[in-house]
Amino acid sequence: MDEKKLTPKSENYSDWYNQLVQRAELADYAPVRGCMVVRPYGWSLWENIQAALDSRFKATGHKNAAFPLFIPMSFLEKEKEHVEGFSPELAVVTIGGGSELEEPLIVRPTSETIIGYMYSKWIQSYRDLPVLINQWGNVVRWEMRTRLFLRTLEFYWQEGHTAHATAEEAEEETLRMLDIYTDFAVNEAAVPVIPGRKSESEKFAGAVRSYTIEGMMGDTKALQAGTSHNLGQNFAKAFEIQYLDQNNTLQHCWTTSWGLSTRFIGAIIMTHGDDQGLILPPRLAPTQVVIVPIFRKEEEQQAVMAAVDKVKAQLSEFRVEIDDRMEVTPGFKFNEWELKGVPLRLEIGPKDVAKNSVALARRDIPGRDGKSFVPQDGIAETVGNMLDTIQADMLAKATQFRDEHIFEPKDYDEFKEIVKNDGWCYVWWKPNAANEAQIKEDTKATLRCIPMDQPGGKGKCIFSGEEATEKAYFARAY
RNA sequence: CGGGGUGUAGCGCAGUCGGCCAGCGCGCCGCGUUUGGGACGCGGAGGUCGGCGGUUCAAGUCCGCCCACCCCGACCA
Repeated sequence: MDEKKLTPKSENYSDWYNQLVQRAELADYAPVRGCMVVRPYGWSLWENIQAALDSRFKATGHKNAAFPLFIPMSFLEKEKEHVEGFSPELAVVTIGGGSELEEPLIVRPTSETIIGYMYSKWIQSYRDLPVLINQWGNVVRWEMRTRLFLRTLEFYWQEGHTAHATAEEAEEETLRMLDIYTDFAVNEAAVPVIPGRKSESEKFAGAVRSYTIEGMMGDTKALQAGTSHNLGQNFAKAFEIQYLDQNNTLQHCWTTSWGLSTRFIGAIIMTHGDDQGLILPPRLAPTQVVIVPIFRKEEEQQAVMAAVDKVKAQLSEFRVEIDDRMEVTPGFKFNEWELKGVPLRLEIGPKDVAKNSVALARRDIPGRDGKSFVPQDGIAETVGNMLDTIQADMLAKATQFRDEHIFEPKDYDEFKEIVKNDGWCYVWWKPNAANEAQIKEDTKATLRCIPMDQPGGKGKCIFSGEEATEKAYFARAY
């Protein structure tokens, strides 16, 4: 096996993913099982994700804050479903400063409880509402099986927590944030996601309703890429988050929470990557354009580098890197930047100096087909247009792939076949937790979501045959 | 926690029946020639053979215990 090449996706998707993450220098394994180190290239991608989300949060009135990593154990126990959901995966601190603690502290698996506690202190009146706070941070969940980015013991994310005066407002907020996630995924990451509602058995521990954006990965498995929860009054009652309304009546608040994590990097990798490596959407790519100078002799070098500097100067609005390393050949650089998924490569050599041109190579279209030669004059506009085209084409390609792998089986036997080999099933569904569990046992597929966009009308439930009014997606998932 | 596997240079691996100085490829360092799709030559650096104990004149190699990691299952953003 050629050590220079990645394991092809078709041969072993899991190996392909693991090798890609490490060789593209996104992340590496930490000395603790299940933990990862996010390397500068991976973190830079995360920073661009953060910036895209953060501006959307701010634009809808949210403010950032920071809550502690440690939470008293007793806090978690105040909400019944919440504690049942998270207890098995808690990291617990029992010793501090060399002596046993009076009350164990948990390392936050999520912050509903400690934020709820604070909200109960901060909120007195309807005039204090709504409270719209987001936090960027890390959380710990002691998972059994881990994968880089997709499931690690510690991960980075944002968690928004809001409190409202009415159930309607809370639901509006929950859906507003789901829309923001959808907009971000589609328009920034070129990841076509399906927004929808989680079933009772798949919803967040402690939520009234959970919403999700579901993406299809390159192996057709589903990935939950972001979630938004309407918590009803569950946490408000557990933590006594109360306010006096206009009629001087004490009311419990209605709260929400919503999160998107470094897992999304896994979604980008598995939505767009190919056998050459990563393909990053231009809007999020740490480096949008790499310039590779090509020359043999010293006099060529001078002319080429002068042209490179001139071109680079015109591209100040983009994230551009010049790869002027002397110790590796251009061919090596091409492969390396393709591995790292840089959307656009500019080659400038003696021929380009002579013709006042540059060679453009699109990462999303490998080989000759993606290569073109353009004038150096007006290069900023050319590059800008090309990056927009790449962004749009990546979304179109991923959307097409997804749609080609969604099927509408006519009966449960066909459903089983599709879910095993081909992709997702889009079917009429009459809600029933036992039936859902049975499907999972039969096929390993779970109910990914009941999409917001419903066809209307009614049909026969794929499993029970009963009359159903909604359609749902089922798939194997990460 | 159950099943399977692997620990030898930074990475990937070989090491026969226990035997002298532990080896190969890639990478790394130096010099020179190269450079439009993963360059080549020459020289060099780099090892508690996962750990502890045992058998033996002699252990990377045989035995026992322990540890770590990976893959497959039960839990999950």
